[in-house]
Amino acid sequence: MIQELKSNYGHLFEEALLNEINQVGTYKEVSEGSKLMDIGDYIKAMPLLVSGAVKILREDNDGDELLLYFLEKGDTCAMTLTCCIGQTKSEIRAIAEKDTKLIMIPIQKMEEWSSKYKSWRNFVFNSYHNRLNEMLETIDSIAFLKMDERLLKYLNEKARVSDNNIINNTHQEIAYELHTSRVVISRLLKKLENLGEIELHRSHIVIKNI
Amino acid sequence: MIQELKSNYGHLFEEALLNEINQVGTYKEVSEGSKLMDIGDYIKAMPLLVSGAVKILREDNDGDELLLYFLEKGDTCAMTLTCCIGQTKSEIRAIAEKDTKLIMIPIQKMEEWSSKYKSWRNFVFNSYHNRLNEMLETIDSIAFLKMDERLLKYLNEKARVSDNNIINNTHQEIAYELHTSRVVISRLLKKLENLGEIELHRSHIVIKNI
DNA sequence: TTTTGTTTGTAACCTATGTTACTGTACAGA
DNA sequence: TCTGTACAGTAACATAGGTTACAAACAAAA
Repeated sequence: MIQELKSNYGHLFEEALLNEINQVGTYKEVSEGSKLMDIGDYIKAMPLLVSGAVKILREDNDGDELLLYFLEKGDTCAMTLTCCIGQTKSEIRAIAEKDTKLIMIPIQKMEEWSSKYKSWRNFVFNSYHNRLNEMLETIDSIAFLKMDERLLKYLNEKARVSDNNIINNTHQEIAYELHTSRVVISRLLKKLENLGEIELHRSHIVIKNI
Repeated sequence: MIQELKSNYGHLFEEALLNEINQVGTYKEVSEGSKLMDIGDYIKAMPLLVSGAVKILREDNDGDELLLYFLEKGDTCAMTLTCCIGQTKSEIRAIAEKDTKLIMIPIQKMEEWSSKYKSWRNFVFNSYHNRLNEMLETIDSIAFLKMDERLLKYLNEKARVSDNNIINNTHQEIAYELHTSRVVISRLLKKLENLGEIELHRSHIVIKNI
């Protein structure tokens, strides 16, 4: 583990902290689509992402979903941090967007390291910072953008995260994450195809001009 | 200042920290409607709210606004915290919702106190926690609720913050904060009045059943 | 090959919300 | 008292997006 740890967090954390993480952290590999956490779960550990990507979703009372943002290499889940303090339940759902490697840290260490290591403190603050900004981005999208703009942004985001220009999702899946209906997505995708922005295929979409 | 400080933050901070705050903090009173911070501003100090309320707004490229949430007694601005670390510009606008008293802390103290005082650390973490949750609430509202539900929620929130059941706003002002148009708000307000939920007057609204 | 379920395309329709335009009325200042 | 402006009510219309329904294309299984 120490190898992957160093290459991803070596520039952030001092030697002593890296060693502590190596001792108490547990290495974990999850495959695409597996659920890392659900709404209402109690949190026992916080994840440090080593590779891959995780999507964070919100759900309303009717079970309708909405994609909030992605976690990527070097990220941690600010919602988890938040829950560690208050010992509250998770407000969000986390699902591996692709095969993902992570290191799980027992939450008891949070507080201890916060006083002991300045680098840890900064990391935590930075994570909050990043998450707040991503939430703002999300709010901007749903409040200020029309569905076609949101869709295009979503596709580009997906492409960026998965590191290629092919989106392996059905229209139905996209509709869930944007909290709209399949017909609407099909309609707008077709429009984007006619504009030459994308190519539609069964169960996958190719993004052009990237 | 020490008096107001103790009564609001005495249960959170230890004696030594309270004294430091008292020494380096500057007391400030602002009246309703005054702008505390705008988008693009550089942040030089972080505010601790002693009394009153501050509304936090987001703006899109066309200058259209959206209310994010309110800060109240005992709150601080997580966006400010966020900016302190990155030395970045403000992403939001802050306007006094009513006459407000606050203590301004120079941002240099942030880092120093974070390592020195556990209570300060917890306060900062807690602020992030609260703000993230409020952002989630905001996202829920704009993503999952219809405009009439959002409006009712907004009115109740306003009433709660201003501590009485009269909203002193024009339809136009409400429309700005919910990012819609005056006509839509007038229409929905009239509907709410017919349902017996509110009473409409010129430049103010009375909330019943509270 | 046939069958079955999944995915997509599309039409037709509905509703919430946004837009424009015009009215009357309350209020403030001249 | 008169007048201009801000505020609110409302109608008429435009549009984005949500809904229902159905057919065609495709893929996997039998």
